[in-house]
Amino acid sequence: MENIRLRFAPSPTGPLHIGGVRTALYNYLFAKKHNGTFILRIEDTDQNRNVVGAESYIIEALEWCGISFDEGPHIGGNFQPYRQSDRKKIYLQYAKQLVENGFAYYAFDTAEELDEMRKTMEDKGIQGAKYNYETRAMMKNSLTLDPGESQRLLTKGENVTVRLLIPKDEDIVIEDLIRGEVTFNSNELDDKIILKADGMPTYHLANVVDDHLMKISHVIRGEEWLSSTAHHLLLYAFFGWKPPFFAHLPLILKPSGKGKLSKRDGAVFGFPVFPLEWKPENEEEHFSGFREEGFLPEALVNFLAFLGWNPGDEREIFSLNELINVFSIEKIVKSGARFDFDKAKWYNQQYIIAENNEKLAVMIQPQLEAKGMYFDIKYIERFAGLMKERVVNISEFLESAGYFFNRPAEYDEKIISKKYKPENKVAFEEIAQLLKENDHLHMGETIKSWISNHGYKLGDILPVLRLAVTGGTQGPDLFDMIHLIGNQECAARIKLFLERV
RNA sequence: GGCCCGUUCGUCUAGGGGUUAGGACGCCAGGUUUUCAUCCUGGUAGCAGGGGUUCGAUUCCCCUACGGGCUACCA
Repeated sequence: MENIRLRFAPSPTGPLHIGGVRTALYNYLFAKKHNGTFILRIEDTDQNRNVVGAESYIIEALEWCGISFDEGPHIGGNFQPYRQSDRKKIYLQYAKQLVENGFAYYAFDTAEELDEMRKTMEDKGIQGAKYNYETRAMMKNSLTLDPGESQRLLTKGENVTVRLLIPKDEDIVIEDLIRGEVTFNSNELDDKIILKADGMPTYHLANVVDDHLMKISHVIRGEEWLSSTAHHLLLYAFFGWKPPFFAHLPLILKPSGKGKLSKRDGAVFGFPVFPLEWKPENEEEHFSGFREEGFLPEALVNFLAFLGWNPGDEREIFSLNELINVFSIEKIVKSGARFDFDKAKWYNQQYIIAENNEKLAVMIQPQLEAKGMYFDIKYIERFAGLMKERVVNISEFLESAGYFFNRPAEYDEKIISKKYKPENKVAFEEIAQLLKENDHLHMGETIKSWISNHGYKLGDILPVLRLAVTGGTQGPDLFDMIHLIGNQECAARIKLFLERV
């Protein structure tokens, strides 16, 4: 196989959502699997939609996911520049070449004139009329105008666009790596604008020119591009270039199944749709991210990889490197996949359980410090070890077990009335005393035998002890917890409990 | 409306002319646990419908239905 070069080509119109992350991931996996090169290209040809901070967000978000580039605007490379707005001249040159060779033409129609044409056609019973072989003759372009007038408008420079001249009655066959042969008839294609009035190319021109110039071997992109691939193939043919291989990915759908997942769905369905939070200074829009919701990037990546692809066996947990090893385009599913947040949470839980305590502690510590609490990292590590089987995301460590860092502020009333018998008060006082005076690894055994030796039932004492220490009824093994929190502190908590109850 | 793509448990999917249609998430039940969680065991539930082809279709073909995408001087 020749050189494998893949690109991820987002437009910086806002934060990258997880559909984009998955596209980037598949491109990355395929590139790495074949020892290829992975390129970032910024498609910022729409001046009006560019958003400050979006480009760096994209890079940062993918970096967090473990996806890095070999070439791109942020790191350079042999095919610079990697930002399409910096390549304006190149596109102009190729657009001109197309016109000179008769594959494209100048069009001077205004937006109003375009609307008018569509309306006229609609009156004739043709819905959604296109600028094509049927209508181009009635429009203002270098095909219909006499050369002098064309030249005049061109020089005047107002409303000048370049349109592709789509040939008639041609079948265009896309050899899609995922879908097989997909055929479009050229009569269904419109004379797409390839160079806009502002001198910028549209996606179609820029994409084809850059993919060729940057020697891209495989284009893996969302299914929304399948229809326009016919135009792209025509462009390759007009230039006399060999097209890359195409693979069109199924879309990630809303949990409801109605439509593709979009930015707003996070708020609607109650889960993040962005890897990182998006909080631009001058915008009201604020979106939380998977990272802020306590997700591990490895879990997000694993989950995303399996949304529309699977290795064919029954294993579900794969690291990024393992994914690289087993990834193949043939195994990509053809149909759209609904976003399933429950599955995402399950993945995260699996990764948290498997993560070592040291790394977990490093993630938990800043959250503690944000609350003004400073604890020894070793303490946090042991805390993480005790709690990691009981949480599904990083934030839950503190949410569900703050009692490792603070005395309980209140006690679960229900359990008090159900489990606490005032006549047992003496027992708790004695246990507190026992804790005060002893400190060894087998406190659990000591206390348990004390309880039974004094005629109490474990079920009457232990739950209340837990209540005194944590304020609640859930959590790690009672004595593991006491051991970590400390015997003295726990004795104090028992006394406090006895006073308050 | 037109063109294109798709359709296996609620969800993500494996499979593929003859299978008890497999796994995972979720859910339910049981076990373990002082509790919760983890873990283990079991259970629930599926080939959209109709025609063909065939000895036999969930699998191949056609139609319908449904879902999705595109249909901009947005990508």
